Amino acid sequence: MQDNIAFIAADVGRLFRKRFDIAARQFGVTGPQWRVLVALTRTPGLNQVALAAWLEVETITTGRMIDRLEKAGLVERKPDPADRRAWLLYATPATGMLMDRLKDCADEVFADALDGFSEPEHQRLLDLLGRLRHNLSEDLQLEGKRANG
Amino acid sequence: MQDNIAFIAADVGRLFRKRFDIAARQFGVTGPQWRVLVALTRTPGLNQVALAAWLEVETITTGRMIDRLEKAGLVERKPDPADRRAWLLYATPATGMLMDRLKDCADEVFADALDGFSEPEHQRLLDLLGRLRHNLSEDLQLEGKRANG
DNA sequence: TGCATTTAGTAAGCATGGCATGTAAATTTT
DNA sequence: AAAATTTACATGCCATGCTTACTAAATGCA
Repeated sequence: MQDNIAFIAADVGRLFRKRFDIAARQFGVTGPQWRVLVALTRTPGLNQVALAAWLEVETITTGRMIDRLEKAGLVERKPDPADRRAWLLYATPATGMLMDRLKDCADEVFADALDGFSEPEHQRLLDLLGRLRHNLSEDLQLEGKRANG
Repeated sequence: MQDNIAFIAADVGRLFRKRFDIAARQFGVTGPQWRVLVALTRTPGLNQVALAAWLEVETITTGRMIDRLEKAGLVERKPDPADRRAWLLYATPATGMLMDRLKDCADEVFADALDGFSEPEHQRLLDLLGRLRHNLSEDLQLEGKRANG
């Protein structure tokens, strides 16, 4: 159980999350909040549904994260003039510097993680992980229905 | 950001967790609870600190999971005769059948995930992921202090 | 126009995971 | 033996993420 693919992959994911979280918390945000800010910096004006799709979480999750980020002054909700149900989301100017410094932290984490990897090994890992992800993300509800055809 | 090692690894970890959670919930437990039951089936009589170390979470997390599992009748806390502070943890008989059936689900998930992988590829992935985990788990607090010696 | 459906967002409740802090018991030091 | 430290566990508070259920607005259809 300790040494199978699922365990190691979950572990690596957890360790990455932990690293990013440690880095982000130095600047007063959490790891997931950092991801939100990255998304909104790259694509200003997303609404909560689009943001949730980007992050691959439920809309209620982004809704509450935006609540906190708004309270912290890092994100602004503006009413969508074309749809009175929706909010358009923007990272505030205060976010800019933060993102630059967090980017440096991210680069450090990557360098750390890939210490001792040759570039071909890096590419091989990306390829194998990508295939694993592909296998796992298809037909999530068809448990064991991998028909033989 | 979408196609780097951290993102894909976190994604694969998340997808595995989701798969296991779907499987486990069919039998009335969550994914993490399943892990607890696996640990206690393999190593009966762990205390909460040892269990937390096995799962690599904080002791408070296992403590509260055991609260729920105890209430559900799947785990029993027995006082440690040698240490009045500690509880010895045991999976109840009700757990046995559950584990067998969940084991089958796990095997299905693995087969699904590794669809199309040759055995050498599987081993290569284990090797590369293992190295990644090793790099990430050492000196978690020495951010970027990978001294050159 | 009028009703049904879809969509955006929220609310409540639960589980997992963290941190800070506190308590009681065991161990070590003096 | 007494005091200091460590250890096992718990409580409280918070963030993330889920499901279910709801409101309100937009859209599709008749």
